[in-house]
Amino acid sequence: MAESARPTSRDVARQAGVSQATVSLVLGGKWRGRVSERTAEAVRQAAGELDYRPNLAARSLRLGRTRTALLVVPALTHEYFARVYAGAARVAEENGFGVVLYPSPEGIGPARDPFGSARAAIDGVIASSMAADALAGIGDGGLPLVMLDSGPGAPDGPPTVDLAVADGIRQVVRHLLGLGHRTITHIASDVDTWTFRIRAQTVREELAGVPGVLLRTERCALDVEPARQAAVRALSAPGPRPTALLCDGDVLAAGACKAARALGLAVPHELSVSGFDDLSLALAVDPELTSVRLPAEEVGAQGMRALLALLSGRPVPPCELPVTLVARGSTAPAP
Amino acid sequence: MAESARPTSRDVARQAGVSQATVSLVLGGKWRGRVSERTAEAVRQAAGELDYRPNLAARSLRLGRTRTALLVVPALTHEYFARVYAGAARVAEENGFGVVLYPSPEGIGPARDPFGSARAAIDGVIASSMAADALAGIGDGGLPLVMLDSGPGAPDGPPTVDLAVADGIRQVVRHLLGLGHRTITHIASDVDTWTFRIRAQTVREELAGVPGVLLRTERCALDVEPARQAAVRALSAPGPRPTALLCDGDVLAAGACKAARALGLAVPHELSVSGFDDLSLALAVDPELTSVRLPAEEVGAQGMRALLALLSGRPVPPCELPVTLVARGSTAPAP
DNA sequence: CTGTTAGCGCATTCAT
DNA sequence: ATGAATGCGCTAACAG
Repeated sequence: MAESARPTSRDVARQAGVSQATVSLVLGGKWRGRVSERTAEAVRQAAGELDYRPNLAARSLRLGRTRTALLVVPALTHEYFARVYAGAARVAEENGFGVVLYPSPEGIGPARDPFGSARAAIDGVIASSMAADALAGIGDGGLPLVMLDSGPGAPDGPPTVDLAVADGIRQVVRHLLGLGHRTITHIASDVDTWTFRIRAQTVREELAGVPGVLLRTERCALDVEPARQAAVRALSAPGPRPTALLCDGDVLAAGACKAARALGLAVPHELSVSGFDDLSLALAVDPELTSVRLPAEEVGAQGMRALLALLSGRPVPPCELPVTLVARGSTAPAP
Repeated sequence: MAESARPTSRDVARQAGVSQATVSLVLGGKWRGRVSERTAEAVRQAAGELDYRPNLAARSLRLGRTRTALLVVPALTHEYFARVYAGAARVAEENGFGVVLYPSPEGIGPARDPFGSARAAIDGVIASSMAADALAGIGDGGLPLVMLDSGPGAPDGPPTVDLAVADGIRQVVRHLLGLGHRTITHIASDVDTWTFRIRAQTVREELAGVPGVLLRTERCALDVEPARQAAVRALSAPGPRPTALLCDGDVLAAGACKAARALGLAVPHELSVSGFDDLSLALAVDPELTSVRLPAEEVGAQGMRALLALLSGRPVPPCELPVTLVARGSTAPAP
């Protein structure tokens, strides 16, 4: 029963009693007025009977394109990037494309050699949350490139898909101000990328004109334990104790909550804590985190759309996706 | 400045003053005693100067193999699977292989058509945590297959890489018994796969002979909110209230902790809660979760090794990886 | 030791 | 409307 070898277009041609070229035409979908309807139908039936699938290697070789995009992410174990991938993969599939992942070992640093690692041949690259200069190697390679969440680029640079993080921070700050908080510490990521620089900058700007505000900053790595330590520093620093910790991510907020509890401070009544990203973690901790929801899937989807446009030579307008504050139990009126 | 077209092995050959076949031999690493050291060096230098990279489509077409594996996972947004991927990708890269992901849209159900979707051509498949019969289509396709975390298969079936989940559960149960707990509710996943069936079975078995034990079970979906509801049911059920909730995963444990707090029960002093998986979530919640650490990366790595062995015709012994209980703050002596 | 040759499966151009 | 011929870039068998 085993027809062990995979059928080729020649096998289909033989079965349908036509030439291989005709098979290619019909299955390629471009036979209008070139092949008779009857012949086309015969070809399709033969292909179905043999369970024919075109050999992608051969197709790629012939076409010089692979219909595959490379998605470069700092770390797949972060839910945000997994969701970006999901969005990109969805749009890719809708367009007959594939996506292969390249989890950059250098984190957000220069991506050394995506091609040695992601072994598939690639038509283009989508880079998520990388430092602006981290992709020189790729840009030089002449590969079409789209950058996600890396800030508005030069008009003649690669297309970008950004999140309105500044607006998100603004919403958080106003939320905290509205609750009466005036002594606020920003628990900031120590990662030097656009998304975090703009957050710090926006916090400063929004708080600058407000009377009676005391803003301080603690930086730490993007993990629970460093955040806990940063929060301990923030809460035991000399001067008035902050009534709110504005964190650059839900993971940091979780660490901050641990610190608060260890110091005997009740969240939210004695200390408000806000997150960012709105990962599933925001609902897993208690109290649930006030956070900013990022449309991660949509970032991936728009990134893939931008790349597809780029590949077809269509113009690619820059794109900024809105984000929304989700107020939950970790923030409350200042004591 | 733009040498727009990518250099081919012919370009390298011309530059080095040798034939294309020689280039192939040298760069393919199999020239021992077939090409002189001087020639080989010239080829390597020419390749370096031109920044030559072999065309993978052509190589695949010629070889009939793609050096690419497909990893089928239920959901990439779960940290466990992201880590399995990381492990598999690492071993793959060490062996010049690539990994493409197929996040099965049907969750753990039958994987309909991995090949239409994952567009790369594939040498073999690694399936993680799928129902045993969910891969009939792949098995029939005659593709080499390795199954992860799906229980010991038939001796003549596909190779398997399993976790010692039964042992993990045993460790949890003994930990709870050692703390004096006798009224225990198992917050169980409602997903019908080997890994969860064996957990439920092991809980029953381990508790069966112990005098004075009252075991109950609440099933729920693998998410925080369903788990919270299940825990509420468990804690407000008629009869003696459980002093410990043994959860099938950290996510469920997080939900259980929320329920406890809402009901005014302090974790761990009035209620112990144990998790499973030891995700980063276990350290993000407060108190930190007693959990069972799963070597997820190692599962992926061993899975890839098994597939590589399978592809080279080497025998593949079944493999079971040990797991370890990590006792933390969410469990304490029974009140 | 090295070069020549053939062919992987497909899309395409040119005849018919 | 269809078939024959070509070549994408590579590796492997064989010739020198």
